[in-house]
Formats: sequence, structure tokens, C-alpha cells
Amino acid sequence: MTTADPYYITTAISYPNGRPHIGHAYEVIATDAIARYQRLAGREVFFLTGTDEHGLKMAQAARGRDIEPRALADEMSGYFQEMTRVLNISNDRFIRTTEPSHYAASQALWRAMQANGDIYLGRYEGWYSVRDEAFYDEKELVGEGDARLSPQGTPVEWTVEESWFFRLSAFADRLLAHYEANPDFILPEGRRNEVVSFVRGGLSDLSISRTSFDWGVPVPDADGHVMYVWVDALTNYLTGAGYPDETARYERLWPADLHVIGKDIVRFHAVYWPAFLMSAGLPLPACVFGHGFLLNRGEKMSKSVGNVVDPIAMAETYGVDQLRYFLLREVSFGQDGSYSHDAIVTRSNADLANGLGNLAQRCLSMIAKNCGGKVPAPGPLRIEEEIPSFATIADELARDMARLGLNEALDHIWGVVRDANGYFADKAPWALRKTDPAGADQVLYVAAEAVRRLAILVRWAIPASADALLDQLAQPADVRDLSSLDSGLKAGLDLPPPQGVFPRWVEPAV
RNA sequence: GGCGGAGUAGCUCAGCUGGUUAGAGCAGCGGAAUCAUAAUCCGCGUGUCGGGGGUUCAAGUCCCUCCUCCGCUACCA
Repeated sequence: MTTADPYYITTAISYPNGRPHIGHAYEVIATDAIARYQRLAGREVFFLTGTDEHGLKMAQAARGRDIEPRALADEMSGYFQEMTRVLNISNDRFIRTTEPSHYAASQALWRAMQANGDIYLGRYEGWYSVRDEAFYDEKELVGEGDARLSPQGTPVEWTVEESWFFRLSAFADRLLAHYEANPDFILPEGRRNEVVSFVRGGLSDLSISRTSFDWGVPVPDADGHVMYVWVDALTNYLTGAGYPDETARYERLWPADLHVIGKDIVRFHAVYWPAFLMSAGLPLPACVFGHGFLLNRGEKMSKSVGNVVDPIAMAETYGVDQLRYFLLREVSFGQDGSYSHDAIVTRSNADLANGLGNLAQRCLSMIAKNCGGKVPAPGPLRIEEEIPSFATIADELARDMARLGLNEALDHIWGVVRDANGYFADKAPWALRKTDPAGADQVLYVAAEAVRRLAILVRWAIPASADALLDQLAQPADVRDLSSLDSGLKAGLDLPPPQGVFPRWVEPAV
């Protein structure tokens, strides 16, 4: 058996100090869509997501509930795992940073960086806020004497900590050279520019261990030290690929093709992470993509405003694919996006129920009533001639996806949906049947073939619904990817009774 | 303060290296059709392309300036 070209894609791992919100859902849905597209296109995909479970905040939250950090992590990680199930996420592994394999990977990476002379022992001192988990400069503090407070108004105390440092300052030139030579390393472009200007400004060494708490990966041969959360967290991408012991798997998967992350953590992924890897002598991922944030009716989500939405509840309300479709279609990937009840309903009714759903329903029900439920014969008609946009859509999709234009890809596909509905109305098979029954059948064939192709083309975005459409066309599981796009429906195939796939949202009566 | 992005139809946005009467979707209005989840199809937009100035035969598209919003970053008594 030949091994298909592997494609390794990741989300950021989530910090589970609260339940997942719509932002977590968005990231994992977008990444899932890319992963599924690559599979449809024939790549052997490894898709990793997970939870980042160490750090002071988790330890404190556990203490607050009088349970072990590990028990809290188990519970909270469970909510994220449930979300991936509900949202139909096709991750191949859900990684947790508390797994033994991850400890091994983190320590192996540490030793590799240390062996290269990039880690040294130093001292970290300054005004530390336990609550903010951050050091502050003297000048940032507010208040006088014993009443000093951090800029956030939290208490601070003078703290001296022995700490291991990473020689980040030595990597600025190499990083800049890498950005220069690999313009797609950081996307979108705007994010790249920000990183470049940040690195041009010079880099300071990074404190990468803590002694003030113990809920973390122990630093090798350094009692009392646990790794700084970002060293631990970023390493998950290596752990997921089998580093350091599963050599064959690691060598096949690493480096990753794509890290999908939020715009707020671009620096960690585009500066620290490649520097760590360079130091350890490991290859760098091909691309870090920083997506935008989701705004609730244009406003930032926050617990105090009370507009934090549970994505599982949303999926139950609108439907998993309706939610997926909305987020993928409406948000320009890389930019911030906005969601609202009205926007979701409008999009899902217009595009799914009225557009693709109705196209399927109108032609399948005519086939059921007029053709004995069997796929009619196409005669001389060819779909690329009847509905010309089918001739180019696959290439267009490939181009869009190559540049991660998820929303444009769906936009282009729905242009074809529109053309197909136009074709159906124009040919009017219900009228044609009275004068030319065979011609009417041929039109129905083209329409059904259009539905088949469209279902394959949208399967990466709305997998369950697309499969439901393909079920109605009696398509076996092995002809549902892009390589089967041109194969064509077989005339005479028995079809099951048609059923609506995309219910229309109707506002409950007031 | 520095760097970068954005400001285009009611709403969300396309408009690449300047070049025919500035586009799409949604909403709205009018019509057709009735196969279908009252879904579909067709037609309809005189918008100061944020303001002002400039370059050019020609600018939404380049330059200057101003206003507003956003991001990154630095810092001040």
C-alpha cells in the first residue's frame, strides 16, 4: 500500500479553565474544515487538537474546589472533548498536556535546546502579581509604598525566583531570515508584518521555568522547577507527531503543515516556537495562521456582559452543520467576524434550506414521482455544458483552499448552487414533461448529478448533511471524495424516498 | 509616539500591478412560474467610493494632508 502525502494540521490547545465558548468552536471547526478538505483531496491527514492543562491558574482553581489539579483537568478537558464530538470534528487525536508521552516530549525538547547551549540558569526578580501570573515593572505599578498594585489593581509582591532562561535574543536574525525566505510562514499577511516588526525591535531572553508552583512538566535535572507554560504547550505539536520515540511516525508527520491559532497567540507561535525548534535542531512548521475573533453582534464576548454563548447549545438550536456553515461562510478567515441569531438564520435558510436543500428536494421528488425512483438516463446532455460553472468549480475550490480562503470557497460553490437552481427553473422539467418526457428526464438527471457533485464539494464544510445528500443518491462510501467528482451518476440506480436535509428555521410564534 | 490595516449601495463586503456607464450577496420593490422545505427564477441601485488637495489623457485604484476606527509596538512626566 502506498502512503499518501501526509498533511499534519493542528489547532491551538485550549486552556480549560472554563467551559469552551464559541471562539474555541470556531477555531476547531475551521481547522476541521481544512483537514477534511485535504482528506477529500486525497491527502493522508493527521489532525491534532487538545487541552493545555498546566499552570498556576489551573492549580489555583483546583485548590479553590479542594480537588487535585489532575481531577479538575480531567473534568474540564472532558467538556472540550465533548465539544469536538458534538461539532463533528474529525481530529485524529485529542492531546492532553498531562499525558506521560507529552512529559517525555517536553523534556526531550528541553534537553535538545540545552545541549545546544541555549538554556542557562539565571534569576528572575521583580514585582509579581500572583493573580495575574505576571511580573511588572516598577513604573507600571500604581499606588505608593505598601499599597502598590498592578495595573490591573491586583496585589503585587517583590519576588526573586531562580529561573532557567532561553537565549531567544540569539535568534532574531535567523527568525527574520526565515520570515524573509518563507513569506507564507505567518498568515494572514498583516500578522506577519506585525511579527517582523516585533522581531526587528530586538528580542530579550525568555524565562522558561517557574519555581512558584509545581503543576507543570518538571524541568530535567532541576528540582523544584517546572516548565514555563508556553514551552510545555507548544511542544504538544511534537508530542502529537510521536516525538521523540515514535521515530517513523514523527519523521513522516513533522514538520506540521499548518498551525491554526487565534491572533492573540501569534507571537508565541511565530517567534518563540520556531526559535525553540531551531535551537533543538528540528524543522519548522510550514505555516502559522492567526484567525480572528468572533464578536457577538459586533461586541466582544465577556462573562461580565453576559454574552458568552455555549457552542453546544448553539449547535442544538441551529444544527451542527448550520452552525459550521455559518461560521465558515460568513467569517472572512483571518479577520474578526460577527454572529447573531438573525445572521445565522438568514444565512442558513437562504443558502442551505432554500439553496442547496431545495435544489435536492425539487429534483429528487420529481424523480421519485416520475421516474419510479430510479436515476433517469442523461441522453446526450453533459453537465459541464448544461451548467458551465461545474467545469471550473473544482479547480476554483482548490485555489481557494490553497490560500485558506474558506469563505470564498463556499461563496464560489454557492454560485454553482445558484446556477443549478437557475438551470432547473429555466428548463422547467415539470412543463417539459408534457411535450417531451425523455427531455424532462434528462434535465432531472443533470439536476441530480449537480446535487451529487455539490454534496462532494461541500463535504469538508458540512459533512453530515453532505453525506445525507449522498445517501439519498445511493452513493457508496468510497465514491464521496473529489476523485469521484467527475464519475457521474449511474442511470437506473434505485434511489430511496427523498427527505429534506436542511430544515428551514421558522421563528416560533410569539 | 512609531509601524501597519481599514473607512465603497440600508446591511455584510469584492474591487489585482490606475483605463469602457463602480460590482456581489442579503434586505426591499415589481414580475414570472408552481417541480420543491411559500422554497425557485427574472428585472430594478443617480452610491459625493471618509473630507480636502495633487499627479495623470484617465484615480475607488498613485502622492500629500486631515478626520474616524482597529491591530501591533514603544514610551512619557
